Amino acid sequence: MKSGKRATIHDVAREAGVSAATVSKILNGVKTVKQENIDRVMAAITSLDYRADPVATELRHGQRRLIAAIVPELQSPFFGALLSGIEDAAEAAGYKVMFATSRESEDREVDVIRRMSDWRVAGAIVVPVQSEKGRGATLLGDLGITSVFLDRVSAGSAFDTVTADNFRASAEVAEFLAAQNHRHILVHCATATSEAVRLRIEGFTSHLENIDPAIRVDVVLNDADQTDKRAALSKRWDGYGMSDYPTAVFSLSQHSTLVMLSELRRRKISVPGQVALVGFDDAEWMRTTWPSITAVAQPVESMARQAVKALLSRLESGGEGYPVQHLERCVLHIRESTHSNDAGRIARRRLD
Amino acid sequence: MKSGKRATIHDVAREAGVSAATVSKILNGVKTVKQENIDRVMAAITSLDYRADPVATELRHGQRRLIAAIVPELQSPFFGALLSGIEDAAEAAGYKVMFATSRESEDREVDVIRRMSDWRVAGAIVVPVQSEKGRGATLLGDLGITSVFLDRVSAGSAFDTVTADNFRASAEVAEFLAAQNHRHILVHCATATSEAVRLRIEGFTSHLENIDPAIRVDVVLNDADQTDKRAALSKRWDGYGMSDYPTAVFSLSQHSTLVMLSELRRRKISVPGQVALVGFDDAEWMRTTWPSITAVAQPVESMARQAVKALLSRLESGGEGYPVQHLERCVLHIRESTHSNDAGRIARRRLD
DNA sequence: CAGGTATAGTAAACCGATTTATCGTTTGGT
DNA sequence: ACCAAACGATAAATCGGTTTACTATACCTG
Repeated sequence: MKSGKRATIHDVAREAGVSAATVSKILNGVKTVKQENIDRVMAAITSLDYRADPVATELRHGQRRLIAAIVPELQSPFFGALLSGIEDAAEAAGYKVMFATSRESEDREVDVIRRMSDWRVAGAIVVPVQSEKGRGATLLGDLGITSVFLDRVSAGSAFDTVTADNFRASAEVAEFLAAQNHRHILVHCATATSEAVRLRIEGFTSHLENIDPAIRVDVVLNDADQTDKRAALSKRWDGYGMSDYPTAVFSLSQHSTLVMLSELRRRKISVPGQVALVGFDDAEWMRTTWPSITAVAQPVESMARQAVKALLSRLESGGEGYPVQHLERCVLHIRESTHSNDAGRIARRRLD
Repeated sequence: MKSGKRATIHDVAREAGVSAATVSKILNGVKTVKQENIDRVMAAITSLDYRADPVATELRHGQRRLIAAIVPELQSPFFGALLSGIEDAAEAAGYKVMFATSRESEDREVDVIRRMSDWRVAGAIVVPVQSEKGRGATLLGDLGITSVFLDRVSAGSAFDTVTADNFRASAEVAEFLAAQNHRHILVHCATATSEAVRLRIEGFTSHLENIDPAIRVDVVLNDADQTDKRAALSKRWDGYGMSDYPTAVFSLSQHSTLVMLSELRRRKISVPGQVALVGFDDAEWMRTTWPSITAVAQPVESMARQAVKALLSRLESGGEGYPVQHLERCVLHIRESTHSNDAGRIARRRLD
């Protein structure tokens, strides 16, 4: 087995005293083969430790069992988990995943798409740098590559898309905080205002409006070009007098949650004593830190599964049919940062 | 260009009025071709938007420009960054990376190695589930796949390996804490005691011993089977009387740092006021949280680069030569959790 | 000008599989 | 006993490139 070259299908055929075509038929489950030959071929396969070369196989088949997965980066656990989930689901369907990172650059995105296209991938799952309307998407369309867009998508797409249900999840946060009698809530986002962030704000405010229009909501957005993420936030806190402190904070991204926590600790505002905190996008450290942070967890696993499923079903259907927008439901993990002890609740009521 | 089928080298040859062999020569930079033909072929290539199919190319070449990258998981930023770095370096050398996750299972590791071997990859870069002496390593040896092991390795390997210099980094932490006049330091690890963790302890304690044998070091290890990671740690804190509190803590993994922070906050021990904190393994949240955490950053980028470099050079040399163990130097990021203001320093001195 | 050497190009084999077309051998029906 | 259908196996074509071996000119050189 350690002999330099690996056995080919012809070696197996020779060993078993049949033709390569027969071996191929056996491996692909064609039934018109004598049992005796099956046995001899199987014996030859194990004795030579033969395994088919996917490269040769894929060359012969026009359509290849390869899926391209393109993500902006892999430093963040979110995209890593996504890629891992795609691998899992694709593997279950007998596909191999080829990945590439676009490094948040549209130029590079176009580049890697072209390379994936060279490999004649069956389809692509893309977390776009911009959205499913950027240059990458156009190229995928031109190349005729069946694609599904993930996570960073805007409305009214020509492609199948899969995202977390940002709107609904934020509405649930609104519901939860309203039920805890919060009457003044600060919403904060330190990262760029993407479509997802817009939906989170929209879902939160519109649902609160329904519940009780009197609840006050302040929104602080930091633009992308702002160097000090903390500046705008800090200024807002300075603006509050003793009587109109918010009693709850909803931070719209993982990074925002960190910035907010930092600011709260600096100001010695206790969580959850004086302010309840809910973050969008869960992370491991939020479970372990003290207080542990209540957060909306994006359903990474099911997003990945859904993306692969959508891609495969479109591949089967020959790409026909209207594009489908999938929304995967998030889960709100309630932890210590929103534990409303009686003291806190009374204190908050006094402030109203 | 949107026409169903893609152009092949034969289409280009026909369009340019030459043979496929000539086109191939031009693409591979063989010089014995008339300029006129080069021009016509180039024109045909752009007009047909031709790009070579790597699958066909790799089939013909025995050796394939593919590198297998196998990591235990992708949820953690560390392995994600590693994979990303490998992609980068491999791409620069004209190789494509095929990845797989072993999901911390040796069974699966063996499985994905076998699949990578099917693709006849040129070599493999592996972060092993166990170490470079597990079943996966054995299989790679049997299959004759040139391999480099990354991160989780033990001493005296038969393979090339690349790791962070755990020993040296910990010695530097010792140096740093000793210079701050700490005389009693608690070392804590909440995760399984791997070779890396052993080296971190060894590097720390042996260097402290050199500096001043009188400095007291307490080590708390939580075994893997221990369900409540906090129990052993908490018990240790309970054991300290007013007079023998440690003034500094060195936590040996990212998870340990979280557990430790959680415990410190619970006990209302202020950082860095009463206790200085240094963590092994940096994370984004450590920069942003308050206080920001002093931590040892592993050189992910250079580890990835080095792994690819080592693999490629062994591929070129035909696999000959003794295995090389590479140690990549870590960086200590000094942040607020070890800011020794005068008050703190005086308080600590009194405790001695 | 014969003979040797570059130069430029192509036909055909090849990589390792799958698939098609074909062929010999049974089997079955009448 | 004859012909058709079914069965089982294989040679050869194919996928899209690369490489080898060979040919035909053009270019020197003595």
